[in-house]
Amino acid sequence: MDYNFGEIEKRWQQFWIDHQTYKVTEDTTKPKFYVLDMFPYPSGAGLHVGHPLGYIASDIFSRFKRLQGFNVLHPMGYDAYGLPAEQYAIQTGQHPAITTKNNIARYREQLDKIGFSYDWSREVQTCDPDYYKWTQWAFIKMFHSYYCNQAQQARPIEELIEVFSAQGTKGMDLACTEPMNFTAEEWNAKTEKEKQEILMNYRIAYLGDTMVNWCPALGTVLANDEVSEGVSIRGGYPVEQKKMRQWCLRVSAYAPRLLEGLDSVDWTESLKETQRNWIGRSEGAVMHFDLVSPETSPFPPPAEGGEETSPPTPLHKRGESQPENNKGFFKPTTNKEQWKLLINIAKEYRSNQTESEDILWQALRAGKIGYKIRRQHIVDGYIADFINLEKSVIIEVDGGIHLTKEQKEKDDFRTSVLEQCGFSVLRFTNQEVLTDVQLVANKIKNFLDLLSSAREKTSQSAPLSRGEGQGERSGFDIFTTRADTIFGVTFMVLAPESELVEQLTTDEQREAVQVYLDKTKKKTERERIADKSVTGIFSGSYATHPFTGEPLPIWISDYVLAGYGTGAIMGVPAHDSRDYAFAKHFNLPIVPLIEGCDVSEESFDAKEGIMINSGFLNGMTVKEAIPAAIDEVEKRGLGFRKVNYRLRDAIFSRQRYWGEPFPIYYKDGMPYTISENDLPLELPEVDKFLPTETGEPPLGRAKNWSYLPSAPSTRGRESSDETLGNNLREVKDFGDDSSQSSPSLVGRVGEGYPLELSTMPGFAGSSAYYLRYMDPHNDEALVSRQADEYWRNVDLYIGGTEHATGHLIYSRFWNKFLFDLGVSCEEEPFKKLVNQGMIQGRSNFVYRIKDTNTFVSLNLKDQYDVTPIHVDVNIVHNDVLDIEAFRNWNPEYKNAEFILEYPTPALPVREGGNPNSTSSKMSSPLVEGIEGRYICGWAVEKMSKSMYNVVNPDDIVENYGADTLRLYEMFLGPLEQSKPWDTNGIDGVHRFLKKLWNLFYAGDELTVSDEKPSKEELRSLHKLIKKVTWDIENFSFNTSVSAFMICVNELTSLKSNKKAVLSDLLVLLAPFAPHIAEELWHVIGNQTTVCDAKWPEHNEEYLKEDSFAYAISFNGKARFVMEFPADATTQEIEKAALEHPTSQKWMEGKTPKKIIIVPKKIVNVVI
RNA sequence: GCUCGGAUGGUGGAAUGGUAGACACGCAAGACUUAAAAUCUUGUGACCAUUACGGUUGUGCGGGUUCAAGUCCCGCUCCGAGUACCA
Repeated sequence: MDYNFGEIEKRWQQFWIDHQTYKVTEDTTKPKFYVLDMFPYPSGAGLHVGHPLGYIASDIFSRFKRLQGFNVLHPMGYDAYGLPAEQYAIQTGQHPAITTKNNIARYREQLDKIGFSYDWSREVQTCDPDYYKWTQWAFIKMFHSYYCNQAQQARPIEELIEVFSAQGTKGMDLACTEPMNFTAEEWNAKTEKEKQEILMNYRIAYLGDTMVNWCPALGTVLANDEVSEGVSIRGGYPVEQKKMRQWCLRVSAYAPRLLEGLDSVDWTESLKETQRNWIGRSEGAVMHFDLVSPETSPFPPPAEGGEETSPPTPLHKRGESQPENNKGFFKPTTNKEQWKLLINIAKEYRSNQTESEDILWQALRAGKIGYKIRRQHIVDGYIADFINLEKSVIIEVDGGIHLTKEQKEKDDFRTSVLEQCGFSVLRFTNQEVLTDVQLVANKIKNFLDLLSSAREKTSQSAPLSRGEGQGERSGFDIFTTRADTIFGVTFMVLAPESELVEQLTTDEQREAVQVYLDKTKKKTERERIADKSVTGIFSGSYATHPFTGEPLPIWISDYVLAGYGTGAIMGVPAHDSRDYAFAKHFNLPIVPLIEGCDVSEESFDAKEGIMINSGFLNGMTVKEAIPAAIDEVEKRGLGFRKVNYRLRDAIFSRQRYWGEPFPIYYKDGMPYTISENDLPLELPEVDKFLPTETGEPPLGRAKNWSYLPSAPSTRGRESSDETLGNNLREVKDFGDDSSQSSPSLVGRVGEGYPLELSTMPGFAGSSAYYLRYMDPHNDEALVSRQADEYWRNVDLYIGGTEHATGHLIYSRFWNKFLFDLGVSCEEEPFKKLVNQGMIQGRSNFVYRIKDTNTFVSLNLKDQYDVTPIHVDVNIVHNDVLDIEAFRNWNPEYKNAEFILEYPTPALPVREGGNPNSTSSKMSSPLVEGIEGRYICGWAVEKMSKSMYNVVNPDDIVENYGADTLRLYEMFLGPLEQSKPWDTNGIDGVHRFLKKLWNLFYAGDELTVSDEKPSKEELRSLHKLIKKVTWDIENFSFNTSVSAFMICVNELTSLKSNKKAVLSDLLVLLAPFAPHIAEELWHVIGNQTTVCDAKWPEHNEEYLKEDSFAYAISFNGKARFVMEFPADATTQEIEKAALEHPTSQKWMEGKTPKKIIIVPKKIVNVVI
């Protein structure tokens, strides 16, 4: 009987369906194993031969584990929401649901032909309401959660409301959009709407005004991982930056856990590294820089007249004359000379304090009274003794000379000036301070407290950087990882989008700054990346160097990003290449800080060397100086240590139709979640899949897209026990905090408040699908406790690297959130992850002679002026063109002529010539009886329709069978490696299967015998068992296919037909080629399916060889081979080897210096 | 620029520091055929020699460690992937 793969495969596929061979249930008597493929987006093009690569690998692994006695979960489904179906809908009007359904059917048909062991009863589709109900459910939970940085956990937002009403933000460390500080009283005084607005700052799913990637062509925003090099990944349309109010997920809160979790998973280093870079942890410091200019203080506007021409000279209390016009000079000062003077005086004072000043400073410094106090601070030409900038309070201590009447008048005048500037002035005498400094400190504190409560009531609380009382109204914070370079700061730079730009731009510069801002805004992201030229504009303001007091010009430039750190940096041109380029361009000073470094041509960025020009850091190494500098910064209250993450929150809304609707409605402009009982909120029908005339997303076209919550009852708790099945884990209560919900009553869609018009992005549905497979039909929970605790997490996940920074981050985030909720029992969803390589296309070319319809074969083409043309790889076999098929392929080539080439014995046809090859002397005389051939050129390119290099798995299955396809995909090379698909080699594996078949059949006769296998047969088999077992566990499928070939070749030459051997061989082969294995398994008399056979174990006894062939080498070069019995001693081997006549030849009569004998390896004679 | 991979025959690729090129494809020669296909046998890194033998060389380049290096170490070159003003 011949190997009729078509008939066999069809028959067994039907048998598996009929017998539910691949259906799996939670069986606690067996260990579980969860093997998952990244589910596909069903595109209209169908599967090409590259898609099943990972599926075949995972199928082999699943079947292998099952044979080893595991209960294997191996499901499949579809990531069914997505842009292409919607784009198609816009063009054709066909509903995306229909497109998607058709594509899924096509995918399924293709997948079914390959013989996978999926449990299709567990299939999920992300666009199915029964599925996306749980996507919406998770979103509701995120909306009602906040993230506690201390607990490193998501928690119910109700808890936060309680905390706020009891103690305000005091003592809380919360993940948030903007830092806030308020007291319980302040919280309790707020209206419901204000409270909701504040809570939005903390929710894990929140509405935020963020810079988004806006893609005008697609009419939607995109996530960072959906954009590459300034264009959208889907479609390649330009993307611009725009500020919009969008739903976001607070992924950044999980950054530390996402980073740490990587240490516990078995992924490739490179993938973990990609995620580490994406999360981007960097340790550094936030540092505060005060402004030299008082422009940003809440000062009254400048008085009219005069002051322009007379820059203020410093006033100070030690008896110097005051300027005549000292009322209301509040205008920003850009006069460097003046500032230098002031700063020098301030410095001098600081190092030369009076006793009382010193005592008071000790009592006030470093936030001891809960407020940040500075000393010798310059205020509009005066030097204040102590100042709190946040509350605009100045504290003065009278020196000894203030006792005179004249001095008192001066002091009073000075006080009134300062008060006009918006400051409160507290004055203490030396005596008071010296007698009871604590009393004085308390008085100051009380005064500041009073001011706080008074001010907060009338104005919005000012954002603070961290903790209480450290915030500043004057100046700004920067983030740096190189605190050691603080003495090399020569300028400051703000991101153009920074809010500080508006505040810090002086009137003189306003126009120029505006021009610059407009210019940068117009640039698309792409242009900004492409354009490497240095641009920037001076803001007009100066910051004060926190150590030296030097004024530092504040610039604005787009090389600083608003989204990272604080959106402002300190410029250290000597040690940062970007700052260096900026400084060179604008002629700013460059101060080297490391001994011996040369900064005349480029900056010295390395973190090594000895510090110079750096005050207290001098002499330290950079590694010592970084912490030392931060210590000093903290000691002086100028800043604090901070770990920054690059990972940003995920923008979660899309202005598109084909996605999950948000379970959100709006009341008084504030979002509320719909009741969980009303899920799923189904995607409504629309007349067109385009934005509305008013620019709203397509859902704006839906009729009655509104929601009326059920009547309020007692404060509702969404996840109350009655909604939980009794087999469910008690999900931690992350209930609805709005008063609209009720567990017993059901809300109504179609009336009431407007629903959200955006839909969720592609990664929403794929973030928890692996959990749903565990319990896909449960309508009471995403996954039951039992199912989750049995299957736990994915043991093996196979998919492409392209999801490294998208799906694999979001999914881990989503799972960690569900873990915090108590829904998922494992913190990491994917224990082991293997990335299959890309299958590239291998294109073929024909060479058309210019302006003719004549084509010349590859090796003759250099004699002509030719144009290479892609030709369909399916009409080329082993690079030889099927000329008839080519003429029929395209009407244009119907009458094509060909110049063929003829192989010559002397010079065999070279193929694989890359199109640039110069070998051209291939023309050979026409030889009688030898056919000429048209040889095509080839190149490795992306597999795509336009290159005519797409190979369809259906065709392969048709011509060779699914088992051959499976084996050949594996045989192509290592799974993780990218490689081109070349159908040329497929005959080899097909031949192998035929040889295998012939071990069982001679003609139509079944020749299997029950005889005892020979030693050689057993050795061959057990070698294979050992090899294949190891190879599968190590994902080295290509070498196991080789091992099968070797074994079958050996058994063929041994003319083996022993059932004992062949039976085990079939079990080993079953994961790779399940159809033929199943067929022959039954042929030799088994009743049960081969899937439930037992994986054989190898027996070392059978592997023992009687003898070993030693390579005898001299000075490391192997010269000949000698066979020795396996138990030969080294002495015997040495003696025999040296006596061998060939050895004598190689030793040339010399005596060997040393003889190395490695048992079962080699003999090496050193001469 | 940074990070991570990789580089072995005409091709895909093997090789716990121990005979480089397993296993295949392709090609060549032969067998079987009226013929072709299929199948089978043999050969096949390069170079030199070929009258039996045999020899030289060889894993991107240059060094090093070792009795022994495709494999380990140092320095380069080239290719691929990811990322990109992340302070």
